[in-house]
Formats: sequence, structure tokens, C-alpha cells
Amino acid sequence: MPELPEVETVRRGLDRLLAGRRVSRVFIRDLRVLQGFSLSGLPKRSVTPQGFEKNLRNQRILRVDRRGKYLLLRLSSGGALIGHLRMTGQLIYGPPHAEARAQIGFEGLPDVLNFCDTRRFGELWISKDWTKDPSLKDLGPEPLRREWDVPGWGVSLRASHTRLHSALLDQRRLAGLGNIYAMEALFECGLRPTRRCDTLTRRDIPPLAEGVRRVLTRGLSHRGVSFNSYRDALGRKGQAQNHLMVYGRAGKPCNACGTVLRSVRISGRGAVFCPRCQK
DNA sequence: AAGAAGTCCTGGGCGC
DNA sequence: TGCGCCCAGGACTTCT
Repeated sequence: MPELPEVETVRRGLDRLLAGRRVSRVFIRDLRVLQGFSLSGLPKRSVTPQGFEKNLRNQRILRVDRRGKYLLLRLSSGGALIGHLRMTGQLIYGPPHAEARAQIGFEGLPDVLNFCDTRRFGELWISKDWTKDPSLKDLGPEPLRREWDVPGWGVSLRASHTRLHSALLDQRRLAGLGNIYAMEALFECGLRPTRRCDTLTRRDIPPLAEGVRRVLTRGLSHRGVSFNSYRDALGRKGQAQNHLMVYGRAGKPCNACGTVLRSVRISGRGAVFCPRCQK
């Protein structure tokens, strides 16, 4: 599950590999990578491979940015190629992969950018002005940026009746956390995922924010969690899975106190916590 | 109106 | 052994 540290690791790799390069060709094998899906069965975007290629071919990649879990390949046209990896998406620069849902080639380079994605949730699209893109415009603050207004965030959080786990996964409140780092952050600061936000005190907020920052920074320093399919821009695994305290460890002893870790379902999502360390 | 639940997908793990 | 069931989750839609 690519979350902020995984997407940021990919961003750094892509920026190093692709900044300054010009797109020479585009190959779309799975149309839905461009169109997305909706519950009505109709495509979210009505773009064709031809239209997509027309907007991308001959564009220079100025640099690669990230917003939350979205990757932004900034184009010389002023627009951006936006990508989301969702569950199993991979953006791997190398020889063409036969199973890639999409491939992008660059002038003077034999290798291509492969978009591989077994569960087919991931998407690629082009936005003329990414700041107005419907998927990005409501994203919350970046937790690793100095500009994150923690006290203001805490006030809004403490006004919510939802559970802490759900609130941390809400990208409008804070951008970039997924299930793994949300659970790790809650263990880090000793708060239960089932805890209702309106029971938090003002004193709970700084350790919570610090827990979020610490687990994200740690994940980034190990180049991301490669439990399943996550790979960086060169197809390499991360090592952060070896440093997780609770995710995927239900029924096993807590690394801090030895108590058996418990698993619960919150709004249809699994969460793991230590009943002794987390209050 | 906020919060919960359902939906998309498919490999893997489990039980019988 | 092999089949089938169910789980995993990010973002979006629909329901309550």
C-alpha cells in the first residue's frame, strides 16, 4: 500500500531519472488506467488513448512533485501528469514490462516508465491546472511540511465525533497517511485507533502529530514498506516492513510490553493496537 | 451534514 | 490436493 513514504521514495527516484526528459511515445494497454471507474459503470474520465498521447507527447518533464499520495509529473505545457498508485500500483523505470497497464517512452532513452498494477485501482491522468483538480483540491496539509498548523489541526480533530483511526485516514484532514502509518502513528503516541476524537484533550495533540511525523520519517528513511507489491522507481523493495510495531502483527506480542496485540474493525477497515500501551 | 458502509479488483491465505 | 470463500485497502459514491 503506497502511502506518503512510499510515494515520496518513488517521487525522488522519478525526479532523478526523468527531470528534463521529453516524452516520445505513450502506450496504453488497459484503458481504465486513464478513465478510472465509477459505481455507475461509466468511466470517470472520457479520455481516449489518442487524446492522452496528444497531451503528453513531446512534453518535457520539468520535475516530479508529490501531493499526499499523488505523484505530479510537471510538464513543460504548464500542466501535470498525475498518478495515483492506490493499492498495488508501481511506476518502474526500466525495460518494457509485458504486463504493464501503460508505458511512457522518452527521447533518446531505451528504457520506459512502466505502470504495473495487479489490482488495477491505480490511475493516470493529465491536468492543465493540478491545483484545481477535483482529486487534489481538498487535500489536507502535508504532515512533513513545517507549514502544518498542528494546533489548528488539533482543534478541528477534537471537534469530530469519528474515531481516531478514521480521522487519520481522511485525506481532507491530513494528506498521505494510509492504514499502515495511521496504525503505527497511533501506537507511537499511545492512543487507541477506536478512540473518539472528541475525547482527546489538547495535550494529546502534540504527541499525536509527533507520532505521525516520526513514523513517516522512519518509513521514508527505510525507503518504504514492501509488504506486498510496493517497489521504488527502479523496482527495488523498501525495508520499512522490518520496523513496524503493530501493522500485520495482530495476535503477536507487543514489542514494547509483550501484551498480545488486538485487531478490530473500524468503518470496514482493519486496525491493530496494543491494549496495554494504547489508551 | 457528518459519519458509516458499499464498491471497484485480484492474489494469497485459510478451512474443509 | 484442490476448491471456494474471504480478506486486504484508497478514494469515491451512496446511505442513514
